[in-house]
Amino acid sequence: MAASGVRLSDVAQAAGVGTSIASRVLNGDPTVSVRPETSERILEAAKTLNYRPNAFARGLKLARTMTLGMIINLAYSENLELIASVERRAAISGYVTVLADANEFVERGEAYRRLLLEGRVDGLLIATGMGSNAFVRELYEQRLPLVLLNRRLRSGGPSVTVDDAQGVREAVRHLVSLGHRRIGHIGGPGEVDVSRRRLAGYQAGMRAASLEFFSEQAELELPAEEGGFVAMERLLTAHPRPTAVTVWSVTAAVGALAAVRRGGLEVPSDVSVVALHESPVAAFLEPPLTCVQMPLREMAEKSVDTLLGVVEGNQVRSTVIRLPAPRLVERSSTAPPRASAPAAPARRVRAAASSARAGAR
Amino acid sequence: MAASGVRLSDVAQAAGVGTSIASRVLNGDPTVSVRPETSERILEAAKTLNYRPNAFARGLKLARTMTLGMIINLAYSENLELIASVERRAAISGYVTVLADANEFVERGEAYRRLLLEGRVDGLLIATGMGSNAFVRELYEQRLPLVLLNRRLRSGGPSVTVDDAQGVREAVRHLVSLGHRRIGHIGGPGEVDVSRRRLAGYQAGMRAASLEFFSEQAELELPAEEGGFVAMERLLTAHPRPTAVTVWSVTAAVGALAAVRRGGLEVPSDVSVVALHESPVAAFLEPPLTCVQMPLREMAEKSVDTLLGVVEGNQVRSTVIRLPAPRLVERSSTAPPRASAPAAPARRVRAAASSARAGAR
DNA sequence: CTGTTAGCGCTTTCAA
DNA sequence: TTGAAAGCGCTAACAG
Repeated sequence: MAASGVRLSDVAQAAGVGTSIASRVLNGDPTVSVRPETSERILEAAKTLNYRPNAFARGLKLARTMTLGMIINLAYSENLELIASVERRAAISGYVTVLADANEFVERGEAYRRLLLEGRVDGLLIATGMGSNAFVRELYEQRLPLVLLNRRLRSGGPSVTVDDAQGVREAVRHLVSLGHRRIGHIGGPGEVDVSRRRLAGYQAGMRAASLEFFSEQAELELPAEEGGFVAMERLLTAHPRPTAVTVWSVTAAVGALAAVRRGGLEVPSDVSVVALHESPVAAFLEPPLTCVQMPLREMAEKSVDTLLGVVEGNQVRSTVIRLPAPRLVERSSTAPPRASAPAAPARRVRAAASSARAGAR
Repeated sequence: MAASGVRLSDVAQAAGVGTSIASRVLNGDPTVSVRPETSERILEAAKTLNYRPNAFARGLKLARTMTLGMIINLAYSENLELIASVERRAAISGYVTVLADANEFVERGEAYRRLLLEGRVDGLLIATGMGSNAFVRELYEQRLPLVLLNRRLRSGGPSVTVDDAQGVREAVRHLVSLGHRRIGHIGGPGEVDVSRRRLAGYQAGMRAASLEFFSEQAELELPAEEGGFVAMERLLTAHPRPTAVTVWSVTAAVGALAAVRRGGLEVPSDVSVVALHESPVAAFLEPPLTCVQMPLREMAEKSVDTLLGVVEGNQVRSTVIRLPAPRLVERSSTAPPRASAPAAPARRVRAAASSARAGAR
């Protein structure tokens, strides 16, 4: 039971004209010259009848749905920022956004079938690291209108990303400038390409300062907080212990901070922590978390523009969003290392770790 | 440039039949009896051609878009849980979900126009407290297929909510059972009906224990963390100070915990804190946060089922989801009050508050 | 058992 | 300056 019920023919009839000019007047067709009075009547009728053209009929005729699809992991609440940015930008261009959870995408590409093959969308934004590159490449080869968001593919179609490596290098640089030498890294799940780029940034930063790496990757299955917790626990067993750690996301850093505390150590006096990305929670954590803010909104908006370019059939290129540049927001989780780094390893508190996990259930 | 390009007629041709039976076979029309061999050929052809019926053409014909709209505030990351639950449940019934930001909805109901009047969706889920009740009632009166999610309207169409009051009462009960008498409440923005229901639950709980109320409402404009921070700061100026506080959401509680710490007090020894809802961060906060888990997923799923009922033209009723019942997840942010409640007011640290705010920028 | 055909609401060519 | 009519891809009478 469709809601509206007022059709173009109703408007035309009310204005005493045919549907043909009604359509052209309402769409502002410049090639048609109607007598202003007629045009007036049509606009008037449309307004009083509260007329809105049926999107599906229009889509059928024009082979344009004015709809974009977005495939993204709906389990990570950080992702809502990307979703919101995409939705808003798409709306400005008159598009609506339909969501598909990344799992569906991975599971035999069902999402892509539901959206693209059924002609529900004009193009697809793939904003998940899940799904094999081979599969994505296959989609590209079918010349489907899609762009990768926050993911890159060596060879393949257009993508829009930020400079993750640069962001982490910024974090490392900050720590080095504070005097840290033993700096660790907690990376995201290794299968995901953003994780790899962030790890690479960490390594580059360390190399630039002639320092040694040590990093731990969070696992994909865990909630990010717990992944950060577990990884930090492992990092603290190193001898000698790192005096500072870069973390791949704020959410993971929440867990990492907890791990330091429950290990009987303090941030920042024993361990400094910097996280990639910025978030409203950062300022309220214990201690307030130093972050590197990345241009995520700009990335999301650019991905929409790029996709619309593809849809128009333009030649588009992959983009790395570099502006605004990654900005270090200094809070209290970073400080110079203690003059005398204690040689004793961190007190491991296994019980605390498992109770945290139990609590998270 | 639509992606697919394979039409029903292609399948029919490949199978050597007309589009008519092809359609009916593919849709499993039971009233038609075709020779199994023919049916076989059609199915076969559809599979090899990778045929998927065009959703827009089908929607046009059937006056069924197989699409649901969801209006929700995309600025609150907690909302992603509702979005994900709705998306998944809709997908099971073969529907896709399109999002609209609550702001658009409020701004002269633009979202509702884009989605419902343009016939893009079969029904609309309104999951925002924004937009006046009068406006929503007006939509109901136009007999539009919509259901309110996490919001109620005194008189009006169907809604699906949880028992917020019961949740907060549970929280109060827990605190009372620990021996607290001076229990405060940090509520959400007062304009939103969930906030009012939670406040009512607090009041009911306090009344049941013959205790006096004192509460502060967060403001709508602030990020929830900061709203919680500011409200807690204000609550701590009361004489005598509350020994425990119930908070309307985990996100707000993050700020509330920070306010207690920066006021030079400790959780739970000076102030116990319980938050409504459960979240992966709760276990990793300092201290780990006691929560009341609410059946949000069940609520979201039920709202989809209800909306589909409306779309089918069924008589549907408003529902309050009570199962699973609100569950208190006890962590370390709650404890019995100190035997000798200190008479001295909390040390106010104004500077800390403003620095937190500055940091959040 | 299977094919022909009308029509969903719209845009657009073509003719008047 | 305007209208008639075809057709987007599909479903469902209705005929055969």
